[in-house]
Amino acid sequence: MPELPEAETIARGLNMVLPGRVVRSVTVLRDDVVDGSPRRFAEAVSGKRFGTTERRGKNVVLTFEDATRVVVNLGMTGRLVPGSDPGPGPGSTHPAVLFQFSDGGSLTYDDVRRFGRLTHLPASDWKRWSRRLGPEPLARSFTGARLQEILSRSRSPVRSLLLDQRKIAGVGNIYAVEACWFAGIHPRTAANSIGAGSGARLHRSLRRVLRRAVNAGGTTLRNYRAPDGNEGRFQRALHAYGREGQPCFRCRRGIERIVFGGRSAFVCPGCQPEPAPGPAARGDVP
DNA sequence: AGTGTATCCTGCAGGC
DNA sequence: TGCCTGCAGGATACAC
Repeated sequence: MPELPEAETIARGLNMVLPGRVVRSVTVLRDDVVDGSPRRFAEAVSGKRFGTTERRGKNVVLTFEDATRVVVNLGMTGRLVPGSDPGPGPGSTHPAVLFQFSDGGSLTYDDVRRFGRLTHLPASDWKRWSRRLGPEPLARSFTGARLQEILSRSRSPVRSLLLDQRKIAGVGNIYAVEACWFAGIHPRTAANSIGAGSGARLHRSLRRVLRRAVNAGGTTLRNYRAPDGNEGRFQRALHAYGREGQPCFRCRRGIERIVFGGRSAFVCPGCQPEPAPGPAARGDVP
């Protein structure tokens, strides 16, 4: 899926075409991508005029002029495709929700695997919804000290912590793995064992990777496309993710693929040494 | 508290 | 060509 940089690219792309346009009707083609009753979803959104589309974490937030919202979590394969005619937009192979505009155009939510979800939010629900997510890693307020504090509160592997949307919003597997490589931290390192120096490197690495990926329009490995149909360019800048067996750009040793927490991670055995085993648990045989 | 597993789905690549 | 397995930018619920 779309992680933060892809959601950001999508939101920016939609802001080129959506503001001011009016939804005439909504057709839910796949009930399971809509949170709650499809009929009520369609009724709630019909007649609304688009304001500015925003992003929160990995979510694209379609905001209407009356401050009601549709939060789009794109899952693994969700796409938002604007079209100049009422039918599903160009390149939409698995349309799931079709928003038709009063000017004849449209916006298609397309999702091959249908892991994505569209949630309608009354204006009064926004704050509560947003509060479930952790801080935005690219916000000015996300300082090294803030990250260090989050790290210190968890013993879980740092990659797992970075993926936890309640702790930090918007980081997915690609950028978590990349940030760990840049920081020289093994993704399995217990978060609370990361010291000030490594923590500061992780903070810089994470923000740098995310910023660069935003500037590159995101990472296209398979399905991801910006609203204009363009692919991202950050896949060419990946240093660890997906590079199993290829030489590390720093030390030339082969990148290894490991699996934990149910997901692949990619590590350089030279630059990202295995964490030392933790202290023996109570009751362990010495 | 943290972790492994299964679940929701489809498509694609690779092995035989 | 077909059939199988494993894998995928995510999130959640469950049992240990």
